[in-house]
Amino acid sequence: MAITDQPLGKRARQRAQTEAEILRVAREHLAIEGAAALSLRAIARDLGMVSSGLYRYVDSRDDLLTRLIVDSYRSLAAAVQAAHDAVDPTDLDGRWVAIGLALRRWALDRPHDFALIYGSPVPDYEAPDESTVEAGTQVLALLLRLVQDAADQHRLVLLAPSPEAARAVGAMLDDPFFAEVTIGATMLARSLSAWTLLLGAVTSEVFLQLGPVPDAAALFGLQLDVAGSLILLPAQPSTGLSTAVFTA
Amino acid sequence: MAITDQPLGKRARQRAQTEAEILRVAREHLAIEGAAALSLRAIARDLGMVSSGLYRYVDSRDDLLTRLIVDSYRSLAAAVQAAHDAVDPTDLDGRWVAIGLALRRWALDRPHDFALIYGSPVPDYEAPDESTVEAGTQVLALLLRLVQDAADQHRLVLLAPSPEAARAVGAMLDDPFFAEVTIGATMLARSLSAWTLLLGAVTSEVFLQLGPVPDAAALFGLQLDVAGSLILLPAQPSTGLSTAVFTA
DNA sequence: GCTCAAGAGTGAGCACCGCTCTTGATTCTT
DNA sequence: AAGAATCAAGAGCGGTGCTCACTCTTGAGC
Repeated sequence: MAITDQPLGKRARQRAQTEAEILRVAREHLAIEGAAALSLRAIARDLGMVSSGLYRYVDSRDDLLTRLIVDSYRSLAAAVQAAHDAVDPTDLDGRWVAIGLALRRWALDRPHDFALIYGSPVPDYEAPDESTVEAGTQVLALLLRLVQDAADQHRLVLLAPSPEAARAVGAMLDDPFFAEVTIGATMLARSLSAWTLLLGAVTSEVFLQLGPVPDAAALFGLQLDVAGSLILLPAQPSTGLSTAVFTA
Repeated sequence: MAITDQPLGKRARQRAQTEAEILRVAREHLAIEGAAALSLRAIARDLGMVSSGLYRYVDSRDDLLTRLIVDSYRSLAAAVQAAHDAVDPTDLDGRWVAIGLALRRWALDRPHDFALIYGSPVPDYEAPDESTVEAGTQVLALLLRLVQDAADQHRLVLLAPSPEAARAVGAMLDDPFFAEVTIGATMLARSLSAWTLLLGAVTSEVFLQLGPVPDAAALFGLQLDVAGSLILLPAQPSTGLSTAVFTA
């Protein structure tokens, strides 16, 4: 059993440095052209070596992407954690807002990294604005109409999730992942929804295909509010959306 | 001014048929291997022609993807519309549920098409389960902790979105897209949040990287409920989440 | 009916890609 | 000093999108 962190030999040090440089250049390319265009040959060119040499350090293109993804996850987690920790722990609203804003900021600053993590499909393709958004907003329009009907019938308050659904999620709490969580099933459910809503809001801003959004930042702030409303009681009485609805 | 839908000549008919076949084969490949692996050469091979011949019908690979996307949008809109229309128009909850379930069903049946529309980034890469999900769930864990803190302080009810945010969204209503919408800014805001939450719930189920989810369907049902609660008043008194929270 | 331009399909070729394998040089270990 | 491990290079395979010159066919206008 050797002492593992011996003074590294020349070889090992060189290797570590090359490995780091590969990741650095890869990240550069990623930031500029996106993951779809990430090419091992191009990276090798930038490093002044031949493409086959890269395979001493990287198993495959997918392997390289994996490392970049893990890296991005860490970067995101760190950024959000830092923003969160900078807030007075008793200021719950402030903490929620800090998390949301940090996530958004991080995503907007590195859309490709965000896409690497939370996106999924086609290379770096961007949908043209003509017929696609028209068809894409159709369901939204349908939803708006439904809402309008609801408004006509004065049925605009909060519906409680069905007991069945809440019960089903209770089973999730048995998972080891939630071992230390002591909140109940209902609050877990609301937390997941808040997380989904937050992530969805950021995603839609990063890959805007939501329709006409004149003020994306304001819209995000609103989504952040709504998402926060799923898990936080207001510190002081408010005249915002939920209150207005409940007094109607 | 020629009558445009003259009896098509043999040539035009042949062309239309070839065009349709290209799309058909492309859709097949897309369903099997995903958008990243979609290759014009492979499509040409399947069609028994040489790859360069495809360029008589398609400007480029991206052009083909565009057509597939538009197609997918239409297919999705049609499926959802159909499910929605099959419900009694006065049953608002039923309509909301129908929309949500139809969207989910469509997405789960054609994950690649869904990804084509609502996804974004890296080819068809799938993140390994080791360190990535650990880092990926870190923010969620942070959120859960915040919620726990909130529970400790008995602050678990709905926060109203800030008046500023609601006001900002009011500006959106000036956009031509919302010309026929007569609902107010606050309800529009809630509608958008509901839409975001619905889409996020489907996305997370299709590209599951959410952590341990023993019963995805139940979780979706819950998200659907929460999202619906943003826009619908319950038809009858309920003992679900929101109610429980408000009586606490 | 003939002509002739437009359309459809071919095949070669360019520049790129991921990835493998052999070969020779360098370094580390024993 | 000898042997083992590592590294970089180069050639090469099969694949990609896309272009271009080239035939052959077809159909519309005179």
